[in-house]
Amino acid sequence: MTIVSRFAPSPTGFLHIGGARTALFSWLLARHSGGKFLLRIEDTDRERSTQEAIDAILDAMKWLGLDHDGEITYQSERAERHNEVIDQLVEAGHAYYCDCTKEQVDAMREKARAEGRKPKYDGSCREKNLGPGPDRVVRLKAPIDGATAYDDMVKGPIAVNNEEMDDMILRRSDGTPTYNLAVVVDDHDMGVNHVLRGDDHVNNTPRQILIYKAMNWDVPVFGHVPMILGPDKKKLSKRHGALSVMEYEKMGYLPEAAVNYLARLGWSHGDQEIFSTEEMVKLFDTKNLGNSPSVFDLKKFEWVNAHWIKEADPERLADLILDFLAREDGPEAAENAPRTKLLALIPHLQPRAKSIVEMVPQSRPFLVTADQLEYDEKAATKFINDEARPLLEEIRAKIEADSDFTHDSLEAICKGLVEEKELKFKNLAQPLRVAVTGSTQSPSIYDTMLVLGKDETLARLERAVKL
RNA sequence: GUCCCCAUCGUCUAGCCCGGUCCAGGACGUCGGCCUUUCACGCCGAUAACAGGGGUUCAAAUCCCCUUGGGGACGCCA
Repeated sequence: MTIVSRFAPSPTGFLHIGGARTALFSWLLARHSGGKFLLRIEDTDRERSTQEAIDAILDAMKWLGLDHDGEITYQSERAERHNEVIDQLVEAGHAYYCDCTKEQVDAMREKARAEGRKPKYDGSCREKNLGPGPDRVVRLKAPIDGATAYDDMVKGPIAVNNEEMDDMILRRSDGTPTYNLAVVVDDHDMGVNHVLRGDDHVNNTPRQILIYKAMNWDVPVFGHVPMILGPDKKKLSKRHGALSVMEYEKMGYLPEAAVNYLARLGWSHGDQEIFSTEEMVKLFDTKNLGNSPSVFDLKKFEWVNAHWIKEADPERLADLILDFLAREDGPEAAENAPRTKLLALIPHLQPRAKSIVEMVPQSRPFLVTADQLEYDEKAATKFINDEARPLLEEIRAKIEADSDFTHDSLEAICKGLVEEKELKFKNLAQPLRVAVTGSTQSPSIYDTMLVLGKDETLARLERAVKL
């Protein structure tokens, strides 16, 4: 059987980390088996659904690389088909009209609860054989006894006694289909045979199975992934720090890192921590999905991100750094930045960066000219002092005279000077570092000068001694 | 209240299905050390968990029951 899975977000906000992970697992499930991954937008709640939210979700999925097959299904466009199915159900005797008022139903629920039972509609209209009419809803004629069971891909066997479930409404009194009905019809029509979704739908599953059975349709395989918790162990929500996945892009995370980290949150493959997306596709198996909720740990996410930054192609990192630079310093800063120099620098930055945003201040000194360089005040006062100035002047002269300007020649110059003056290396290296970068932190001093180039290094030394 | 789900280091998890190889393994974090021209990286080491109680068994993290704790659901929302 070809696996067909889907992701079905309702467009009422951005795609947050929890939704992204559900989408990822569904995508992985399909891609692993060479099946199809479909996308359906559940926009039947006209009040809350927005085009902006749809775009935001699509953008986030694109960023993560979760491509879907075929056209996007919009649930709101399918009301006619939903109603057609409801009519079939009524005709077949699996559903019936009900004219109980909301107040009456509330009273029934109240009563049931008072008696210590699960609140539910009592089925008054089940056998009334009512026809369509104003203010009437259509309810499913659910089995009264027996149980509805299924084997959850992540939780294992789950069974619910049918008496726990009430005759749920399929069509509202205003003629619109309800969620549970719409989901079943859409999944069936789309050919979806594997449904992987959030934990909060476990209770809906037996109800939906009842609809499949009433229609005599094949029941898909279901799986419910546990939710993601905040550091306080509370469910991640907008109020509780659930950020849009795109916020992580803004914080300088790489999509492959996000995918890697998200996958490890609830899924495992032995002791392995680092997975490329291709590797995950190859190894993914719902058997290894965890069944307890997990806490989102930004520290570990950072570590994963640091790993993928080390692996990333410098050309791509250069583009990203320039994007961030443009955002922070304005477009002209990025346009004027010497890309070649940045490319030479990036391999030295990769081992020391946890995010792209961190790489921006580390790059900046290399992207401006000597006269634009900003010196960190503390660093300058501490290291560019009366002792350092003559040293820097001497170094400047030696570098000027050095026609090679290589790692080896620079090392020879510095080591020679250290020996000659009987200095500790850092008493030379730190002033030099501050002089050429404006900061106490940079890659190796030789690499730093090499990336800057001879002219720029000399210009900065000249400027530094006058500080 | 009723039903459903969950429970291994601070965190993510392996192990649990098919009991012994687990006085519980890996990773993040934290702490210490090494490396070192700064910041990092890297390397080495340490820290720390089977929620509790009963069974079953020669033997239980693993199987069964109960308790506790957490979460979810109970809508003419999705």
